[in-house]
Amino acid sequence: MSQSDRSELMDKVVSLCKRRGFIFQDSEIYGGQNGFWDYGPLGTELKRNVRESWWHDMVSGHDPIDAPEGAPQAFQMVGVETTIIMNPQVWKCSGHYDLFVDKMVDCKEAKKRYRHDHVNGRWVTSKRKADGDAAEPKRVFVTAVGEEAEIQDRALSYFGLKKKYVDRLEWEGDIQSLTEIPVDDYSSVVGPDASEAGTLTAPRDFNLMFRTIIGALGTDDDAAFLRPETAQGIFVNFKNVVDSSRVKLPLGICQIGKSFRNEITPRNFTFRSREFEQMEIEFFCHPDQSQEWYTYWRNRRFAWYTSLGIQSENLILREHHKEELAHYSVGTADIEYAFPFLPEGDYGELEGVAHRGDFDLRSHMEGKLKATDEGTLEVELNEHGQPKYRGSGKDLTYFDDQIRERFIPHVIEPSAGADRATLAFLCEAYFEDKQPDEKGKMQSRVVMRFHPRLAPIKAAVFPLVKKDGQPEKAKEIYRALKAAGIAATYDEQAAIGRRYRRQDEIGTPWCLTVDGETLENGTVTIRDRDSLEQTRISVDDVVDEISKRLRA
RNA sequence: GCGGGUGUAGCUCAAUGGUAGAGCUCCAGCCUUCCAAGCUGGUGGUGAGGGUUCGAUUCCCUUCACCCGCUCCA
Repeated sequence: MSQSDRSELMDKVVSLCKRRGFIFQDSEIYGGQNGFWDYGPLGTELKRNVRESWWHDMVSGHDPIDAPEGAPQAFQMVGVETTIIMNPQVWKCSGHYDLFVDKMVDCKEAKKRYRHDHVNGRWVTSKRKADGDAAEPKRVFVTAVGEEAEIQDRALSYFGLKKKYVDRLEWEGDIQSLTEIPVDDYSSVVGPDASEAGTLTAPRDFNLMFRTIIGALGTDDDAAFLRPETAQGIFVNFKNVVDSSRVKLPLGICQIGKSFRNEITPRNFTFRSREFEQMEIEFFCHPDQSQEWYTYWRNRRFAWYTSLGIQSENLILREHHKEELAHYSVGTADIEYAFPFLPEGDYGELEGVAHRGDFDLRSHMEGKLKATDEGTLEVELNEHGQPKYRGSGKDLTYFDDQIRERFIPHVIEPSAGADRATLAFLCEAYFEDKQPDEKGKMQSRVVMRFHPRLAPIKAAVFPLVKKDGQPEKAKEIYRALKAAGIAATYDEQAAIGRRYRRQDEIGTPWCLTVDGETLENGTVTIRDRDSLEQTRISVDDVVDEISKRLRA
C-alpha cells in the first residue's frame, strides 16, 4: 500500500469511527481536549469486548491445573483492581517521581538527562587548542552540575588547556543557572558531560504524571499523583494476594484499568492519549525460570492478537536492543502493529513484554534503586547517606515450600494498551469491496471485518418487508437473542440491501431475515458478513447457531 | 515545544463583505419478497472569543482542535 493510500485509509477509519459512533473527540462541543478521546455506543461495546476477551483468555478462562501449550509448567492467574491514586511514596520508590516531575534537558552527545535548574554555568572566551593556533577565540557557556571549581575544570577541558594556563580563560559575568540562558543561545552551551557545544536540547517539561491534591483543603504538601501505570498497584499488593489467596508461584496477577501520562505530543488519533487503559499482567516466578517464562509470554501474547483477527504480516515481535533496555531489564520485546498512520514498514507498540527481574519488589522493600557502574542495583542514597526514598521495609520475598527456598520473585510483565489494541482492531477490520446491487451492478461496500468475539453487535434481525406478520416474528427472534445474552439489533427501516450494508459498516457478523417462507415453514435466512452467503435455519435454532458460531 | 496546513450540516463538498447551497446520511410516511442511490416531506451548519465594518462565514488578531514534518517517546 502506498503512503497516500495508508493515510487515506486512516482518514476513512477516523471518519467511520465518528460517523458510526465508535470514537469521538473528548469534550467536542467545547472545542475538544488534546490527547483525550471518548468512546461512543459502538466503540464502548468494541472496547468492552477487547477487555473481556483479554480477561477471559488470561484470567477467568485460564486452566491452572495443567500446563498450557508451550508453558514450562502449570501456573495460576488472578485479578486485582487497585486505585488510580496511590500513596505518593509508591512513585518515589518505583522511580517514576524523579523522572516524571521536573523540567529536563537532554544531552545528545553524553546521552544524559539533567534537571534544568541543576545545571549551572558561566560565559567564557578563549582559543581552542583543537582548532589550531590560527583559530579565533570562542565564546561559550560552560556548565557543570556542581560548583565553581568544576565549571573551571570543564572550561579548561573544553579548550584543551592545562591547568597552569587558567589565566587564558576570559570569564564574563557570574555563575548563572542554565534556566537564565535563552534557548537560542544553546548552540554555545557546553553540556556538563559534553566535549562539544550545542548538544543540549531545549528544556522540556517532564511533568509526565498528573498531579492532584488530596483533601478539600489540601495544599501542595498533600500532592498526589494519578498513576502512570497500573503495574505498581499489583506490586504493592503482591504480599496481600499471596497471603490471602492460596496461590503459589508461578503466579500471574492481572489488572485492567485507566492510567494517565502527560504525553508531550499526543498524536495519531487515540494511539498516544493522555488518559488510557492498560491490561497488565505481572507474572511472578523463580529467578531460575524467568527466561523461560519471558519467552513463553512473548509468544503467547503475540498469538493473542492473531487469534482475534490481526493478520500476522501486520504484527511484529521486536526484541529491544541492549541500549534500549531499562537498566534493570534483562530483556524486553514489543508487540507492534503496522498502523496505517505510520510510514510503510514502521510499527507502533501495542504491548511491551518486559523481563523486570526483581527490580520492582526490591524497590518496594528497600527503597528506590539505582544502577551501579558494575551493573548491579543498590539503594540510591541522599546527601546524608540515607536512602533517598525509603521503601516499605516489608518483606516481599516468597517462600517456596516445595524446594524449601526463600527468594525475591522475578517478574515478567506483559503490559498491553486496551485503547491501542482497540485501534488496531479497528484499522485491521476496515475493508472495502465491490458487491452487486439489486440490478447486478457492482457497488462499493464498506465492511468492518471484526472477529465475531469483538464485534459490537453479533446479530441483526430484519423482517424482509414491514407487513404480513414479519416484523412480529423478527422481534421475537431479536428478543430471544437478547435474552440469551447475545448483542443483537432489530431493523425494519428501508430496503433490505441497505440494512445489510448498514450492518456491514459496523461489523455485524450475521444478519437474520424473516421472509414469507418463515411463516410457512419456520425458517429464516442467516447471512454471513464476509462471504454474503445465505443459508436457511430453523427459527428455533437461531440462538444455538449464533452461540455456536461465536464459540468457533 | 517548533514550523507548515486545515477548520462550512452526521459525512463529502460548494458559495459570498449583504437572507449559506447540493449530494449522501438520518428521521416521518409511501412503495417494496434478499444486498445502498424509487417517491414525498422533514431535522440540521460557518470550531470558539475579540476586532475592523452600517453589515463578517468571508478581512485582521487571539485561542482551540485536527493533519503533516521536526523534536520527544519515560
